[in-house]
Amino acid sequence: MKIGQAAQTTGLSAKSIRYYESLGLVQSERLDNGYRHYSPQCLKELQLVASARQVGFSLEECRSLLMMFNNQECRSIDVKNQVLGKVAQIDQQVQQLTSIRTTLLELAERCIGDESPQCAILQNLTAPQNPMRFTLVEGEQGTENSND
Amino acid sequence: MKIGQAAQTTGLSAKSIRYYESLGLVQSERLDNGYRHYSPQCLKELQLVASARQVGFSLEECRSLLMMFNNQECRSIDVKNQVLGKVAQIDQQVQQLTSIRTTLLELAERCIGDESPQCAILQNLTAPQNPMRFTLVEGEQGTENSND
DNA sequence: CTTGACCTTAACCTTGTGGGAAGGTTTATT
DNA sequence: AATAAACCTTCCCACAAGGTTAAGGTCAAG
Repeated sequence: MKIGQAAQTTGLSAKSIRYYESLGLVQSERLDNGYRHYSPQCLKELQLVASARQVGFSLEECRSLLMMFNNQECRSIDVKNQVLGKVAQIDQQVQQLTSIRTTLLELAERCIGDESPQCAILQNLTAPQNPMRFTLVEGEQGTENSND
Repeated sequence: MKIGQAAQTTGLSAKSIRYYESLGLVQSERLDNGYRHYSPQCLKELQLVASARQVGFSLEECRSLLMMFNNQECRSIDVKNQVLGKVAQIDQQVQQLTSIRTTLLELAERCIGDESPQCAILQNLTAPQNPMRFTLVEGEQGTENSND
């Protein structure tokens, strides 16, 4: 199967498939004319990446899934743990978004919302003090003093 | 105030501040030696961007907020609407994440999770049929037949 | 023989930020 | 005065995860 068909079958774009190959995720054989050729096994690998991407796995996580898929000694508990780890990660994201949402609603509540230019939201956002304390779950935003 | 101080005050990095300026978000005056100088007003603008970023606004959305902040004829209802729009956007994200989470848990449930290499998760993810139907909120993935 | 569909590589665009090079300024210490 | 440290400047590269376009090779049909 050539790349166009593989793309259509998996729902990926041909460009993405080539990109995955350049990252060493899913190899392909080559025909005499240089075209990529995908065996049923490789197609499964592509499908794995496609499905995993849809449920939020990064390409590096897909790499891990692919290794487990291709490893005969793989334990299903490991796969399950990776999935549950992703669930935990999603929970964190949801928590963070929910916290931000609360902050935004608090901001909006303080704003009268009429024709006047006086806006409590802007006043809050431009105030150096009180910098929107919503719980930071992970230290991703925490680069506060890189130049101390 | 020079950029280092401005960075420390706002919690932004000097790099980011320069980047914002290159995008035309927050201008700066220059001292004789070429160093950037920030007036209290400009500092407020930087603070606005910093706070808005923390609650999930993109830089383009920050641009919009800055314009409202600097426009005397700005109506607070517009600011409020922008904030509420962001809330709606977050709601969508949460909904999508929740849907993915459900899918992942369903996958995990089907997996025994022991030492055996037989894994229902991998079987599900590599199956071309049944491609993880979770509701797509927006049509962002819909580039299926670019080579028809 | 040419058109059109398919394939190839390569390069640049995105978003927002970090890292670092190479060099100019200022300040503080020797 | 000299020198080192701490600033500042611009410019380029990198990341994820591809999208888009360019320039060209291959193949089948008309």
